[in-house]
Amino acid sequence: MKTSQLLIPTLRDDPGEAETVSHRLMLRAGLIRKVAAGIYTYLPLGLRVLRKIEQIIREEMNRAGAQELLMPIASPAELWKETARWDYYGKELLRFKDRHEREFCLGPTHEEVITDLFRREVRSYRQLPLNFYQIQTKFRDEIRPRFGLMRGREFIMKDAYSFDIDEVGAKISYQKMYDAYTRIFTRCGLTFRAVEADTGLIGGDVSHEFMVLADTGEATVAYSDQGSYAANLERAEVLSPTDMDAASLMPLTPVSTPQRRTVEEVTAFLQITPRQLVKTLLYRAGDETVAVLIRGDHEVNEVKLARLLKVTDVVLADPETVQHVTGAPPGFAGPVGLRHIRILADHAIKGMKNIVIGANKSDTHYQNANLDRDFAVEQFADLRNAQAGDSSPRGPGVLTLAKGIEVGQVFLLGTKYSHKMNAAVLDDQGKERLAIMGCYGIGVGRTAAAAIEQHHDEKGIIWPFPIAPFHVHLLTVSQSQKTTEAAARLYTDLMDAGFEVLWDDRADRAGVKFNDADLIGAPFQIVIGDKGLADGIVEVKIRRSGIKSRIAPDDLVAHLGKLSTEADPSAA
RNA sequence: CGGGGCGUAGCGCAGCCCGGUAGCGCGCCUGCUUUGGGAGCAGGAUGUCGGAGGUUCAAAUCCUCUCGCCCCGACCA
Repeated sequence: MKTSQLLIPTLRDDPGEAETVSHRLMLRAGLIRKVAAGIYTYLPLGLRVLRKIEQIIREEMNRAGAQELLMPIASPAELWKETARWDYYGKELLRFKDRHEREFCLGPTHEEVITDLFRREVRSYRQLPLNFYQIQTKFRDEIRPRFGLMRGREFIMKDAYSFDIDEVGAKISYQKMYDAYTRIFTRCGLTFRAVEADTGLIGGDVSHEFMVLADTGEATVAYSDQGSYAANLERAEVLSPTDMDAASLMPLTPVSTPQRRTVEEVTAFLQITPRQLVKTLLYRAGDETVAVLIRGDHEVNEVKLARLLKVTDVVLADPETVQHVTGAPPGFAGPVGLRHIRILADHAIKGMKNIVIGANKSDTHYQNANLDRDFAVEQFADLRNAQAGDSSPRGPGVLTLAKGIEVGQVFLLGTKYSHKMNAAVLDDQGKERLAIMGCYGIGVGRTAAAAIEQHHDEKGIIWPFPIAPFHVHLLTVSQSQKTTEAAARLYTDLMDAGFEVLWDDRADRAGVKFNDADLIGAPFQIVIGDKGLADGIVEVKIRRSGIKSRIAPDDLVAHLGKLSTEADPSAA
């Protein structure tokens, strides 16, 4: 295509609204424009990238035996009430009424709709396994959309749903999707890692997230430096420590700690390290308030805590509750003499002796508090975030932490939805059996954003070949008839050879074109001008390396064919 | 929802404290020159100063309310 016929509104300045690299570059390179918070128009260039990613997804999903269909964006409340998610999903579910006052929502995901289809249309185990997928616009009314396509409210998602007659089959379906995802993100040119993930509210037993490693990621990944273990920090297990502090017990002593509330303040005041202090945090879990003991240098993992308490979420108690329960303002809570609420503790507390802890009295802590002698713990559990240097919970090595962008997630759902919606088929005994389900999502726009996060420089985007909006950016740096004719010939030849070519045929100066080309990030740039043609050559620049070579126009197609094979081995 | 910040031309911003009828750079349009890393000269167009109300002779500027947006947090299948 010719630049003169495409809307590619590149920006010279960084837009004020964008902070992260991918958001900034998507706006600057003319890929997207914002319509409202978290809602974007995909401009021609941006849409081409999304279509490339979608095509890779289609090929791999089809290869894995999934079949494409398309469900509606609007779905009726009744389906959501069947699974109780109409109430459960909260404000993220955008609801509305039609002219007949019937309730609808915009689909944030499609378990209900697909399960409804399945129960209506599928009768026999002989039809299984089945895997349906779609690539479609989703709407989630996020509390805080951010970073452009990274976390939008309206976004394009590939979602797939598998149905099997038994657990064994479901695991095979799951593994197929896991493998397909690995191929998809590899083909997209991403450096990623599949990590064990929390199943959250969607439920189920097993889940993996596909994380693109990038500093701007919102998630934290913990992985073994030697073994294969990798997990979302929300999920990463921490082994129970085996070592016990051998010190002899010292007498419990109150100590005045005026205005010292935080770990930093108390440890500095008492000249101790955070490892000798135990934080007592009060959490609200449903109707209950619980106390959680955690070592001073550790952080509570609220996902683990919620799972232990069998609630959907926990929230730190407000100061009034703390005052009411402990008799002291926040900053001085402790387990000694704490009545009427459950006291839970992280495993690390078990081995500690002579600890510093709040005294449930304003401006006071205890020194030398000891488990059993001074306070009791109802239950010990893994309640903290893993830290760098912790032993890998499975396999060799110690954990390292890194930031990641979640581009995909796979879930083994079990019968969570088929049970509530009674999606069953007859088995080989003629007996009804609930389908065992799995669900599998990929954020298409987020994948594009993640690719930019991993592939850019100070000049702009450096697209991996398979998802580039164009393979070749043809730049004419002279308006002469000679150059224009030579460019027109190459333009046709390259397209005939199967390349997607963007010809910058604008009358602008060379510098403008070079800068836009670097910004837009096609893998290869071809510069045609009178100077080069006089020498019988055109210039080929590889965007990623910046390496330029002088090639005779007749050799160009073959030369680029070689370069592109190197750039995308999977396409061969 | 809590904290911080911003809404002035298509984009990036100044002006606001101290009220006097709106400006800079880029972009855009016209002409001439120029044309291999964001050209030069000349001329030109573009604003409900986010919105509403108030104070005032006079409001982009002061006051009140409100809407939108960004960042941090909380939240996030």
